[in-house]
Amino acid sequence: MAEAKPEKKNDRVTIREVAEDAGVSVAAVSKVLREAYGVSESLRNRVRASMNKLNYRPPASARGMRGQTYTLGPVLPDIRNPFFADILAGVNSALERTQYQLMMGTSHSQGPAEEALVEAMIDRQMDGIIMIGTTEYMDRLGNIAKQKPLVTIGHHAETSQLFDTVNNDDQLGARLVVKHLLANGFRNIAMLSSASTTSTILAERELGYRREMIENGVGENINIIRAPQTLR
Amino acid sequence: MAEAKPEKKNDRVTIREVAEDAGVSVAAVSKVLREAYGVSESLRNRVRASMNKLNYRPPASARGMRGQTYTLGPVLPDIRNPFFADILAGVNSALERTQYQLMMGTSHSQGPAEEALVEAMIDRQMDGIIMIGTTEYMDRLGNIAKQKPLVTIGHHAETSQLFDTVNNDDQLGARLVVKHLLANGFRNIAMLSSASTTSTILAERELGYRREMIENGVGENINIIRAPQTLR
DNA sequence: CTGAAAGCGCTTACAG
DNA sequence: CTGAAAGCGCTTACAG
Repeated sequence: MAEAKPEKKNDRVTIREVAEDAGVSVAAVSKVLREAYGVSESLRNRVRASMNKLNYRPPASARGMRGQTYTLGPVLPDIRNPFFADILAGVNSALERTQYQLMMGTSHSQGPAEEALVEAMIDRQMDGIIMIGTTEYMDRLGNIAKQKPLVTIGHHAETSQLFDTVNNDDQLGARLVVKHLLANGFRNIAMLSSASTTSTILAERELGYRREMIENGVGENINIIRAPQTLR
Repeated sequence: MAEAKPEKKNDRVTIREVAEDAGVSVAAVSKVLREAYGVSESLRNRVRASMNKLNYRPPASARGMRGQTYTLGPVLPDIRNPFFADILAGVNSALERTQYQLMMGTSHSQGPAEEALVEAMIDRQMDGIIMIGTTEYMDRLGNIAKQKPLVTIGHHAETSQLFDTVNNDDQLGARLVVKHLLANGFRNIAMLSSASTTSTILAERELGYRREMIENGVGENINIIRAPQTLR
């Protein structure tokens, strides 16, 4: 199936053409693209001008082969939950001025299993996975984190009465997601918790989290954030 | 930022290792992977056995460089709309036994603009774009279709009273989406319509659709599907 | 600060 | 039916 029928050679502009236009090397263009250090401002400006002029846009698959895809993958168990939409909005706003984009997957109902979805994202070289309201066990999460930067949000579903509160947590969480993934995002799992001190359940969860992290050799990355629970 | 800190070489199994294990060429493995013709059953079996044994999974970015990424990108204006969730479920079920996965984007609220999202998907070598409830104009849609196989669902939002009916349309639509994209999916746009004959609005839309398709040189791909409107 | 060359892991003609 | 080799468009050491 899928016999290619290229009625029109879709010749995208390549980095090489940009390099020629700007009169620099391909490596130089790559550096500007990655906002890497060690590039003079004049070179950078010249390259950027050529990029705009030629309307250059880098293909993620070529970049992904050796570098990053600039794609983050949120996986949601249920797309309809307004709680999740709020989280995504938060993440999106934090991503606004970056090259990153969210390409999300949902494992609800007839969709793929959560595990299959995560694998698909790993196969697609996502730079990071964001699991929202996951029901996976800690050992499985640890396993994922070994392959890709992972952040969990709202780990273990809260009861529906808590949605408002959880939303508050996740405005903060969204920031953290991005901070972690963009900055030194390898093998870190942050766990969002709440400031509620009456909950022994939370204590248990955190304990389990710590243990698993340590057992998975990423104990130094343990990071539990406690957000205050405001009513409303 | 994002200095790589590869605490553990993430050495995925490559096609080359599979080839060695199976005692065949790399090209042969690639053929099995793509389910291409011209491969003996014995070779195929041997390769599949090695794939399982080594737990091989092909990286989308490597495949995407010359071939496909096996990823379809649904674009939603509003993630909370239950109507959209149903559509996605339908598409997912049609995709079940394939290598394809959905990685969706939402342009709602603080998210990226619909246009930016589509560009991001094109940049990420999605094999096809599925625009659900889009508000883009026809010329813009034609422009997208020139770059990637495109299917629109629920073009021009229906009023909310029609959700049930529209859902019915889209169970069918989901099938069509897949059929189009997988089969000969280049530069096709199918438009889903309804069997309602009292609506002059529909007639107008279809007319506009036809015209735009023709003006964009893809008139031979015009495809309007009329699904019966059942109550319930 | 800048560039030439190798390499990422596939797919794609092209031979055989 | 099977395989060797080139090539996709970037990024990454390595020189200069």
